[in-house]
Amino acid sequence: MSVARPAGQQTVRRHNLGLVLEQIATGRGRSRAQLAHATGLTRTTVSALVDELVATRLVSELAPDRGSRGRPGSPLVLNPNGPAGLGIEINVDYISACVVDLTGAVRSRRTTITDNRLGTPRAGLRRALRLAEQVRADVDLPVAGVTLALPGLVDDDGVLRRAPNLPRWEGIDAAPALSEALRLPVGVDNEANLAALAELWFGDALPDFMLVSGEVGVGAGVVLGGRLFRGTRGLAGELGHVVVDPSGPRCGCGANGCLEQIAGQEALVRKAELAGAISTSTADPNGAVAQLVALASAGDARVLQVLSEAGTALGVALAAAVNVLDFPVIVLGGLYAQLGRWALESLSTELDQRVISHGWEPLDIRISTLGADAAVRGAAGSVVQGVLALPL
Amino acid sequence: MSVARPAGQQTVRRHNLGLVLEQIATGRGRSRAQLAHATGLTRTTVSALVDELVATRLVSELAPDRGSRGRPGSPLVLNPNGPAGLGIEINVDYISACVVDLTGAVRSRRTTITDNRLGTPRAGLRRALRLAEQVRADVDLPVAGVTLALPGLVDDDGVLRRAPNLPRWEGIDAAPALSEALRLPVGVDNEANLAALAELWFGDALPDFMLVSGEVGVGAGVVLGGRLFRGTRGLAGELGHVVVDPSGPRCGCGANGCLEQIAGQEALVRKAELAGAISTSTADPNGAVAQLVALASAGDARVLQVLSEAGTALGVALAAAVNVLDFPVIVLGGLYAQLGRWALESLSTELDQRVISHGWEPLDIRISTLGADAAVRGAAGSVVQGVLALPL
DNA sequence: GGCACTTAGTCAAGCCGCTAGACTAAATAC
DNA sequence: GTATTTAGTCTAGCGGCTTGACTAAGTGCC
Repeated sequence: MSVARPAGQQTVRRHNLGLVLEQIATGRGRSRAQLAHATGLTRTTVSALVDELVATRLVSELAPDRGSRGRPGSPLVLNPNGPAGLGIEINVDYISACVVDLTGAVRSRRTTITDNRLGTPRAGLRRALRLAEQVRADVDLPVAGVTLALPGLVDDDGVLRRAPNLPRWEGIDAAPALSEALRLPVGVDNEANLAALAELWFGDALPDFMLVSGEVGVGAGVVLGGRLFRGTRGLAGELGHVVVDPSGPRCGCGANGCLEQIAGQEALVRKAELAGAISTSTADPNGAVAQLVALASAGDARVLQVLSEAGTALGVALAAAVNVLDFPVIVLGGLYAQLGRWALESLSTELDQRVISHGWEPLDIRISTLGADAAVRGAAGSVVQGVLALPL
Repeated sequence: MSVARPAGQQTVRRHNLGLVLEQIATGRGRSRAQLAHATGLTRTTVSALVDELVATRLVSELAPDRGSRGRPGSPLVLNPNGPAGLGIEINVDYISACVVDLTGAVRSRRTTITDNRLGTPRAGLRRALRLAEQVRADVDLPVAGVTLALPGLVDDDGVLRRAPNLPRWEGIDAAPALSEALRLPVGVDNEANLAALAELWFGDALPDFMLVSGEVGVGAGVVLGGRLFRGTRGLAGELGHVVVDPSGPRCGCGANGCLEQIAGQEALVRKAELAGAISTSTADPNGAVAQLVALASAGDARVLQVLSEAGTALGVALAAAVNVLDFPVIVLGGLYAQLGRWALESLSTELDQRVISHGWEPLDIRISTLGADAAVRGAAGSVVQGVLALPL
């Protein structure tokens, strides 16, 4: 149980401050009077709260909005020059960083291609730090904090506990070094979780969904009620190791028939090779994925077969997730944002068959509209959301 | 998004009232001063809040507690004669009802053996109603409300949407009739959910676990952070239809290889028959389960083999659930409370292999200490908890 | 152009719930 | 019996919200 916390007037103030700020953030350019109506507070109170938000530079007031009857209200918007968030993503074969302002706009973004499997984590972190300093210098904004996205399981303390595709990084606690160098608070989170948040904040803005992020591994981020679902210890969403076929191939995690071994990037490429559709795997993996996209677009039957089988496997794993968690929307991201359209049919066939609520509760499958930078944007966005959630 | 709700002084009052009440409920017999210390409120405030709770008959004050230095405090306890909860459970082959008082004590409990597959839902409800009226008459307590436990998927509106083992009941909205007859508010929920809550309130009081309730079907109730996890539409926890073996036997839900078909009650009995361990299934199913328990206790190799296989299947499904939801404890209930001890070894072997966080986050498997009446007690308890949560 | 009307935002009084600190009550310790 | 200790209450004061009146700044119509 969480420790008992008494409520006082400050609690009320904080709550209402958050309420008003949320309304300003969602509906753009509303006046004090409109905010009062939307929140149920009085105009007097809203005015006082807004004054406070303006004083802390979170909100700015635009010129009055002529055209309607009566005295025009002054539109209130999130201050685009207020505290911003810095996001860093260290992935298997690239590093990116970006700055997102309070309104959610990306103000700067840089990427470096580099194979992080090769160098030491120390070297990788130095590179990431340089990139972060560059994007920070690109903009003239106060940066409130940093979030780092990593491709693996991150525990509550920010330590990367498991990263099958970046094994040298396991056990790394990256936050302290970054925090000291940048002189900012640093958070760390799983790449799929942050991509899911990006989907929530910058994508379709649905409150309940699972984002399936296919990369070399298969991860998932779950958003329920507009909040990231982390589970008891922050390890929720490990879809990649749900069993699809107990007699399937052995996985790095020690078990057999994990989804990742059947529908992960390497499995797809390998199967396409075996089917003779693409050439040997000595080519870089991104090239192989591009080849798959091209061939599928051209209607190559062998590739389509591979993708259809991947859809079936995804369906088995996702059906288990839907039955256990109960969410109404699946968003395909990462690798599957590119390849998912050819797996959709077998995926939804499988889901229809295996999801127990099928028939009276619709299950929607979408393809992510965000590009490959979902995770960095989510990382930077999570800093901004943190500022908005605690408007001290 | 939930609709914007402004906070005012009333909000604070409600919160603190709940805080004090929770402290009174958990630590028995604490004085106002002790409550003030525990909650962080002042003694003045606690006194005012307690006065209100006493006035609404939720709390009563005992005689002062001599023996220590200084003026003795008056212990405050939940009023055993305050508003009580009435629970009803309609299951496949029995109906029970019970009354639980504010302190959580069962004040009356009755069960009728009856096969609800045979009669109409109308007749079943009448029977349940009679039983409810009897337990209500047994006690001299004001009853605040009723919760009905049903063996199937119940949606947010209280309608039983799917009940594979009580097919005639599908689509039934039982609350209105009961509510009118008893002149009380009536809630409806899934039997496994309520059993999980019973485990939380009357069992080991862990804040995070999944209760696996094996009956004819296999259900699960998930408690996270001391609260029932329901998912977006209240359908979370359908463990019985997680796929264990895609090439396994066909299930009533339309898919193949669902857990229920491999480790549910009927599957276990059938397998034991095939192995020649028990006699023909024309005997009543409860008898068959009792036979299994007896044979397993006696060390019958065939039955032990069946149970070991069930443990493996459970392990596959539970590993998926743990990977996706991330909870640290599994409680085996229902059928598995009786038979689980012989499935534990294969179950935990399978979990160790398939749970991705295995190795640094322990996973605890327990056997429920509550009997078969977990669901009714949870149902009655949920009424009581509702009263305690909203002490208006 | 002027007046009525409408809507936005502010000001002053009051209420409610909490806190602080003094005060009363009721026990033990010596 | 007095000192000490702890429980519970009483009174004043403060912060935050509400109410209703007031000022500000537009449009609409003559």
